Amino acid sequence: MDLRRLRYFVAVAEEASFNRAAQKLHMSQPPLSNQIKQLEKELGVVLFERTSRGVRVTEAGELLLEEARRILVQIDQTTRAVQRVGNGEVGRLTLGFVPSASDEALPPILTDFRERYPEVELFLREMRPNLIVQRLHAGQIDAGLLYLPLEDPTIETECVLREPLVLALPETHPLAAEEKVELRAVAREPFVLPARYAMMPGLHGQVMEACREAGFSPDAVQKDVWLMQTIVGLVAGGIGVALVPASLRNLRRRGVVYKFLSELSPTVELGVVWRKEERSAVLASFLEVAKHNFKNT
Amino acid sequence: MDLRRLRYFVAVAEEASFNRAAQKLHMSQPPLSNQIKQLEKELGVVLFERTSRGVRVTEAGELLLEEARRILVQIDQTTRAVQRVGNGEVGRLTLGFVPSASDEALPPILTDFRERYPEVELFLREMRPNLIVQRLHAGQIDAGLLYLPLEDPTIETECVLREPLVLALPETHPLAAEEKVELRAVAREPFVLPARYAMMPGLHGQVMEACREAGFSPDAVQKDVWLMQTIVGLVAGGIGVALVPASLRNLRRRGVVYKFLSELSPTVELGVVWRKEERSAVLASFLEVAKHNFKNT
DNA sequence: TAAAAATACTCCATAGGTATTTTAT
DNA sequence: ATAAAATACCTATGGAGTATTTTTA
Repeated sequence: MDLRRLRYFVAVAEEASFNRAAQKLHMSQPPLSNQIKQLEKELGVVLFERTSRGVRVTEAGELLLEEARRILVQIDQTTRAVQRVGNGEVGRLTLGFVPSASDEALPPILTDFRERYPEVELFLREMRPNLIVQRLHAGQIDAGLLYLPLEDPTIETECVLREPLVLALPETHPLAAEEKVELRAVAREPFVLPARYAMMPGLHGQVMEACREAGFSPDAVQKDVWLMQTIVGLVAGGIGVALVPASLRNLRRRGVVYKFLSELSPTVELGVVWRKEERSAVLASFLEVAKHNFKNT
Repeated sequence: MDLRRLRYFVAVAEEASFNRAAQKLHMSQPPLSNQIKQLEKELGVVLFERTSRGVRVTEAGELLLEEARRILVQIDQTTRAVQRVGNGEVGRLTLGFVPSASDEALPPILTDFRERYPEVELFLREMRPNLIVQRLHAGQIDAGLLYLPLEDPTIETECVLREPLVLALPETHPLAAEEKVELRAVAREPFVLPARYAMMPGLHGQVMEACREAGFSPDAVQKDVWLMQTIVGLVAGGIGVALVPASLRNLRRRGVVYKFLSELSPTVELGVVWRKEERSAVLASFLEVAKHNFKNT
């Protein structure tokens, strides 16, 4: 049984004429007659009564017409549905992200994605970076947003936001009035440091590296803090100073001022991460949108 | 979209391997790969993840697999159903018949038909011959059983039972003891005659013809009787004699004896009748069975 | 390196075209 | 006589085969 023949059959049945059906099908009449004849031969059933002024379906043809229509519609719908799934236009995607991602990186990505793929169900879950990696491996989330780099051979990463580190100072600090600050100026100050290792290796590493290049090693009054809000809160309380991503300024926390460094600013990168071997079309759609929203500030 | 490709796709998905699927499909691997590739191209969707030890369906492939199975099953069922309708194995058939048909002609036909076409719904309606013709024209019955001939260009007929006429005598009749009777012997007796014209032209005609050949014209004590039972009843009541189809002997009506004629017996024909242009497969099935049960007694 | 899929080519079956005949009103 | 379907024949697309290469675990 051939779909082409089924379509031809429906056309002939609907037009009640080989000639008209052939026109409608943009072909000539003889091959159409042939195809119908072969369909009848294959089924072992006469589908049309041929008269001198057209054609009429038999009882068996009546049944086939009904079923063929149903089948053709179903094939049409299936085609569309498969295409939409294949193009990542429908489905679901679960995304894990560190809280800071929602300051700057995530909003435009989500706006864009929801507009372009309105039929994808998005599940958003705020979580710690190490949990993102763990859940990614477990297949419980499809992608994550955290500070790069992430060294894992089974995980692929792509930067979506590169931003400079700025110095967070208590507003009571002597340097609070300056336009820019040289990092060396706070070499003796107590530092609030972000978590390292599996937690936020990227951020921690960049902070340490920046201090090292400025010629000192920071004196940690508090370390392994993983929430940026907490770091800023501690700075506001006068506990110490900190180097934080520039987007943190969006917090507008009272008691804290942010200063660009006068030297070349160290930068940190926030990126999307996903399983290397994952081939889901929805993920591909999301990654495309995410990459398209790369921002370098 | 091509059913062949759909079948190929299902095979590859189920075997999770082009090689094994090709074996199962009794073809070689390269054209199978080709067909799948073309299917993917046509849909614009990747259906398989190719690995070095086989193949795995993608999300879109998963959906297509489900739907393709459903579609293929539906096509299979449709094919069978259409074939059964086309072969007259399912459907309904309404049959009109004169009461005498149930004596001899109808029973074997019905037995046979019900055995060979158990899924055809049979509707049986006893009716007068003229009503059979009328209902046939009106499309209210599909076939009829009545005494031939029937002159009607739009109606086709086929004899299913040819039987001799026998002489019905009251058992008190002087000739009741004879083995056979010469028709001329009852030339002076009162006759009970069957209806003529549209009613039963065949039977009436044969009776008149037989008498004419025997050299007399029957004296009708009662005419236009259309039920054979009634004729026999009148004979039993001593009203007169009658020529009736031999199968009437099955009635075993008391008070009546049946005598074969010593001359060459006139015969009557009971036949199936149907609309000439009717092409229904169920009717064809019925006619085939009816013709196969032709009996010449 | 071994197993599986992809590529390159060749061949032929068949869908579709044109010209014509048949059929039924 | 006309209109529609059937038949005959031809061409060419594309499905399937064989041989071979590429890929990845």
